[in-house]
Amino acid sequence: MPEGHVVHRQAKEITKLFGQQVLHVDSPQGRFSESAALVTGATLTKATAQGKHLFIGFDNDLHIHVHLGLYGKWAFHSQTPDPVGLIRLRLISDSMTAELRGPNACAIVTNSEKKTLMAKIGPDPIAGNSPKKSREKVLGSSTAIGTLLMDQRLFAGVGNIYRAEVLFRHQVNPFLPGRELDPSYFDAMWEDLRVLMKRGVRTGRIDTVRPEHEPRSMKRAAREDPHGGEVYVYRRDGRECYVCGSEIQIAQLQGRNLFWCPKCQR
DNA sequence: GCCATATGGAAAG
DNA sequence: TTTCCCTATGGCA
Repeated sequence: MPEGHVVHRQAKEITKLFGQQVLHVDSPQGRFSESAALVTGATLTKATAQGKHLFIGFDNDLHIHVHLGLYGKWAFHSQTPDPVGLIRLRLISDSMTAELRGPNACAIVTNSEKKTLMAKIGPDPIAGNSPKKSREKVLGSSTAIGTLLMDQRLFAGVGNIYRAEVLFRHQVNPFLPGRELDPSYFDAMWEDLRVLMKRGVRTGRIDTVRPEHEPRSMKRAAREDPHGGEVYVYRRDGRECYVCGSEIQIAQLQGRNLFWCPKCQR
């Protein structure tokens, strides 16, 4: 259940563990068997990420396109365990096995199909893409900034946690229409996402709380809600804001939980 | 065992 | 805006 930082991390991991190796690819669950046959025996060249999309490239010009969605997970083993549960896809080298469960998307694509998919994904702060077009669209939009931040054509890789946290860190109300956002705030939030998400690639966690705001109880709080990291507002509804003490609010926005501090983000 | 929930997104209505 | 898909897990009976 990742945001973009996790997918970038996994791309690096897969390249490191399986790059330049001839792989056995299969599908214990069966749903990817025919596709697996197209790349099994081929050499994995490189895995790359754009936003939350992962592309695993092979030397026969085919790629496995993976999107984890809400439930998807990779697991890595130094042996090949007997399959447990529903494993859509396995990558097996001489020394390593990767297992993929529950992906939203898992399909073989050609070079041109990959290109088409890539064109639909917006600029990714981690990839260092220019936010110029996103900036124009956001600053001209009547849609709430909290909704725009989840739009993968505008902010590829940003998910529900980074959305909530970057809005808090810049004291922006999630319901503010994009066109009412001061342009300097767009720039600051993009830069902040770039820094936070790149840190997330290194650490595998989402940590957004500035040192001066860390309460003594934070380590305990992070343990109680182990989504991986220390955050200001994500899933902290009903609890006290670390900055002002107000009760963190929760609401549904486009079917997703949105968290914010009513006082800090007015 | 059953139910709710989850860092997502496409398709249907 | 709602429904549906994909899977595992934790809380509760």
